[in-house]
Amino acid sequence: MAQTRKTSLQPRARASQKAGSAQPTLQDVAAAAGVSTATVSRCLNSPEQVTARTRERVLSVVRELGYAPNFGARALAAKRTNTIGAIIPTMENAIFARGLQAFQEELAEHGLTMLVASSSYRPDLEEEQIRTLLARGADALLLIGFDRPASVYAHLEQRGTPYVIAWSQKEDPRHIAVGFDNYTAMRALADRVFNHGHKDVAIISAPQADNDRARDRVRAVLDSAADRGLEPQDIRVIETPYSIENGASAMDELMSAKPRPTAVFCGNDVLAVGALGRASEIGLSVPDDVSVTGFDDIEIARIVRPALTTVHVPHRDMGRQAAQAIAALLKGETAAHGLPLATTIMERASLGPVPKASS
Amino acid sequence: MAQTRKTSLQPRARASQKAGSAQPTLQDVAAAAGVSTATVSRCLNSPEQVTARTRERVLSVVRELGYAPNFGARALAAKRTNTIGAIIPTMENAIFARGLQAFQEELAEHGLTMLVASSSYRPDLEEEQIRTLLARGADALLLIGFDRPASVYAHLEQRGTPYVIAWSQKEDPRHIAVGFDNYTAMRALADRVFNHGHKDVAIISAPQADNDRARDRVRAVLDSAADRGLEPQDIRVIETPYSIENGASAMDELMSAKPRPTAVFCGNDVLAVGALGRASEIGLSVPDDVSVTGFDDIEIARIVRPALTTVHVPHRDMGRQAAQAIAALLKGETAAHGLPLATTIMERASLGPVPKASS
DNA sequence: AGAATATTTGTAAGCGCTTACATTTATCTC
DNA sequence: GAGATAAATGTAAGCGCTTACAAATATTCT
Repeated sequence: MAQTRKTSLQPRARASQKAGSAQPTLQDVAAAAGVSTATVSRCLNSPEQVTARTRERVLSVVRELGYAPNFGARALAAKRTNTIGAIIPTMENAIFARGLQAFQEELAEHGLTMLVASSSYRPDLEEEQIRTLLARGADALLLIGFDRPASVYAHLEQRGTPYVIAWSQKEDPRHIAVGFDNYTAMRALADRVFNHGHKDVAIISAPQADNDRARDRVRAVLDSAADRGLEPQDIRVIETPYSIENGASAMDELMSAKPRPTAVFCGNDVLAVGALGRASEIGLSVPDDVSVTGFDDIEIARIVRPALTTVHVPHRDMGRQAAQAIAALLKGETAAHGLPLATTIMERASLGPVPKASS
Repeated sequence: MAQTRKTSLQPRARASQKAGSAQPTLQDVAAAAGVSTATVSRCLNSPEQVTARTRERVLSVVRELGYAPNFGARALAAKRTNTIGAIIPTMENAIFARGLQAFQEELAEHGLTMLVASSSYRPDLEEEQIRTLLARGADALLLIGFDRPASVYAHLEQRGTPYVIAWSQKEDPRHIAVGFDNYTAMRALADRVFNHGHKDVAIISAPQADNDRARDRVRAVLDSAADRGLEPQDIRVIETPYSIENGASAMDELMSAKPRPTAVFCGNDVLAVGALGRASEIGLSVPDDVSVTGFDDIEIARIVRPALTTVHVPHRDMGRQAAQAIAALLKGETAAHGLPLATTIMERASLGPVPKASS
């Protein structure tokens, strides 16, 4: 508190010519504190290398001048930005929001900042976003899912940029991933549905190209069906981008087929909510006429009526662990390939037995 | 295509010592193209200043080497980052997602990149995020709502950092804002509700402190009531952070009061959806026993049953216009204070007349 | 054609910070 | 307490880019 008031206002005018409006620089702080810029820098970046006495003096000047390091200069000199880029397929719904929030919170614990970009589920846009984030100096990246051109991985490899894949997990030693096994998760749900006796089922999936999560989920349903002696090729699969509206349209299409499926698997909760809504709009009761399932267990799944049977994904855990993996990678530790996270089936009202009147 | 292959691989090794892994620099490009770094820089930043011939040669080398400018260096030298910081209260639900997406898209049109941060509706966190974004070199900011400490505005002013306020609009010449008038919007909805004959109403609002949008919305309801000779002080206002769960709890509380309100205004759709769900859980029918309204018209409002009566906010327009305003500001144009955007009432099934059996 | 002007390109000085290395100062060791 | 060792601080060289300004080249005018 009782600081050297007099010196506190001089340095700014000295080093920066542009009158009062310019930000104070390291120089200014150094001059005001009577030390070298190196010492100030050390106070900020590795305080343990500086005597408590000088450190306190310097830091008080820092506060007094309202000094904040210039990001660009720091990045340039240190070749490090403490920034992690995250590229998610979409920000328009809640699918990734919760996980990302946790990711960010955990990054903050490690002194890292998150930069988000969204790819709109388009591989070309994702590649562009990766470039953008790297150009902005991202030290590492969070990517969703495995599917992307080999050239992208090669580029990352060649630059030596660490990355972590989330929302998916499989036996691929080439990448480090934090996620769950989409196949296993969906398989558990499919088994549950078939146990209810359903024989005519259909799938509303996101486009499977470039999306390993979507593919795994579809495959799980087909495999489960095959195991029960059903013909997988009889199962109708509609591919459509994730949106409530698209879920509704797909449902329309499915419900006008005959025999009408008695259960519809949706690639995620957003599609499922659309399907659910449309079913009621066209006078079908869920689950009395048709069962519907989702994937992700976002908030809305509990809210819709009937509540949605879905696969619960531990979003927050996933985000947090992804951040930890990145922090470890950045420290040079060879982050071990973790185990897949566990998902659980949330059986709610939208899943029921096969309708009696069914063909 | 038929480029000078031989020179293309040398420069990298020349200027950057760290073997092959380092990124090519402007130097490398300049050397390979046989021009000065200034010319390369101009090709990238103001191509019209360079002959078509040299420009093409340089750009082809850029492509060949896979050169990408270093963000830090550029920021440092140009004192400009082409980065806009956006601080939104939350990423956990869809309220801001759509507007932000449009904001980003429009920024991209102007060659600007968006950096998001979220404040969790906490003023202290917002202030911190502002600092962080500015330290990262944000050239301008997007802020939500007017309410924040004067010191924050002073700081922005003093730094000369342009900012635009969104999601709110009022007669305040000190700030430039792109948004709608929350009071007017909610007033229209309230008038509509009272026209249905409701006399006992209640409000579930976000905490009003530090949130001018929430305050305006509450005030609109109270004023509308007063205009009809109702006693505003009889109107119960529950304040609780925006979340489905909180909306549900608040509804519990309101529904156990007597006389029970016949209509509940919610500060946004998220609270309303919670309220709606809880109503049905405790055996009340909406709108036969109680009407419920929301605000924002996010996707979920159309999906829930009964569908939610709410105020439609032109999120995408708002995001787009905010981006345009910022681009204008950055060009030095004195972006005119635009007119407030129009909102519309979406009357859906959740609003009905006063129940007959009502007290 | 030659001077005057406009256009294109080059030169080089930083932008604000980090960090290897050199120097100074404090702390041990016997 | 002298010499050796460890800790704290200072010196200064960049990091990769932009941009005044200078120099070179092309264009126009009389």
